[in-house]
Amino acid sequence: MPPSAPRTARALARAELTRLILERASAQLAEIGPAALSVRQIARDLDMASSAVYRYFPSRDALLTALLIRAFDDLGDAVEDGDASAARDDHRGRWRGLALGLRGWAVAHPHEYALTYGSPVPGYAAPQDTIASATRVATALLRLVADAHAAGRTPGAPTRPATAAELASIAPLRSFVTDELDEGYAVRGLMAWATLFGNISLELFGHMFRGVLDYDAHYETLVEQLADDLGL
Amino acid sequence: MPPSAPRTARALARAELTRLILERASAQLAEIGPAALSVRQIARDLDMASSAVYRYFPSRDALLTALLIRAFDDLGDAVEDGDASAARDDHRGRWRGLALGLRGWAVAHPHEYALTYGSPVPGYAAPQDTIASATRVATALLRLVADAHAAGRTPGAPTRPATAAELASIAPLRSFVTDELDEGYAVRGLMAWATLFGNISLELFGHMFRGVLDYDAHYETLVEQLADDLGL
DNA sequence: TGTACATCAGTGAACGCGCGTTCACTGATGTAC
DNA sequence: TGTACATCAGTGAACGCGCGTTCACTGATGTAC
Repeated sequence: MPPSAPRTARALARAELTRLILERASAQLAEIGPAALSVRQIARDLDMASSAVYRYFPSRDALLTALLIRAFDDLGDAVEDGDASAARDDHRGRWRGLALGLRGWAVAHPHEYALTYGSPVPGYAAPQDTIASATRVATALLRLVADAHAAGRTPGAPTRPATAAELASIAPLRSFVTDELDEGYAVRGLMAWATLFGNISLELFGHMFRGVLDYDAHYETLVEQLADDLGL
Repeated sequence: MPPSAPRTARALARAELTRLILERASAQLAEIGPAALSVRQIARDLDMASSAVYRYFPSRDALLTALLIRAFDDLGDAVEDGDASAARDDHRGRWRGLALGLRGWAVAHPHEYALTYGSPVPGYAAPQDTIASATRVATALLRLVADAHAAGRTPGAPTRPATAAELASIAPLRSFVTDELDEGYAVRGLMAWATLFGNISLELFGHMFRGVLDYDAHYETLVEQLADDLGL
């Protein structure tokens, strides 16, 4: 019996109610947004006194933090699964999996996407605990381009040499997953990162309305074009 | 005397108070976000009864709409001014002006940026009146690539032929500013559009923290690289 | 195995607060003659 | 130019609502002997 598994009836009930509270909170997020997330409404949904929720989460902000971490981890899983769906040396396949995993999750969970990659919730500052989960997408992408470079690949689109200012700027990032990530890959990787998120945000937040008709087809185009640019 | 200019004391006072209300609303937007925008607080700030605000804006949503349109128009001005700061046939100069105008405005007005390009405000649906203002950035960019193509330029990075699905998808967009915008420019233009907004959103919403150190330098790199890719 | 005590979940009332919007009314400004 | 009437800005009270959080308390569950 794993030591962390709940044993007593109390522990079981606690785990279950924690789950239910988060589930209702998540549903509320979708209906009324993070700023209007209401402890009292969650309690009402679950037929309990509003004060009872405080046995599970010490404050509304703690609940928001839990939602935020769960969203980042869900997305991290989706992206890492996509990356892992192709052979380790099939860099283009991994890129496709990663990129499609990203948008697939975002489209399936638009409110969680808005919570994580949309405007910050006013008056709420995400605590340190969220960082590890928040960086999983960027890490997967960096690892992929590092692998591609290690396998002898180079960007497929002409890449200009980075300025001294830019080199200093992206230094921490270049040494994050490998000794010193190739300069061209670092720049093109960051561009691809911004392009994917930019496209998804513009799509989900309503800025492509009537300009682009088929969001799936357009994302597909973007992903393939970026794969070319990255030389995958 | 222009017929639309206010003449009477009443009309003058009305214009001035409308301005003051919007100014306070904008300040609140920055402090507490769009979801918490409060008619009563605005009234308190201006030392008037909360009911008086309803003489100027029929509802809280109407106030939000006015803020939204103003933000889109401010941004539209910034981008068009940037575009116009270079000679009409200096496509690279125009691109730089446009791109720097975009980020310059966003960094100077982060909350207006969040309102326009961040997560939608829950329970608020932007009315038709916002569309004309909302599309100015995309229009400026489309016009620029159309001009570049008309001057005989082509994308500087290899561009794959668009699939049939993508061609159908972006058809309305290609015929928006010219007869039929070059296919490669349409795709690369949309990519550049997503890359700029993606980079700005990731920067302003806190996702580059400790990964990229110098946001100015990094944006500069992106802009130049995209100019190359667009063959400007 | 049974008992005594400690822990914990859940309650319901309360505190103190804020919100958007309506409405009948007063008094100032504008306009038509 | 002066008067009568219409328009409009602004008031203050009210309606009906919701919120996060605290606190003393009850009763069930868990644990040590």
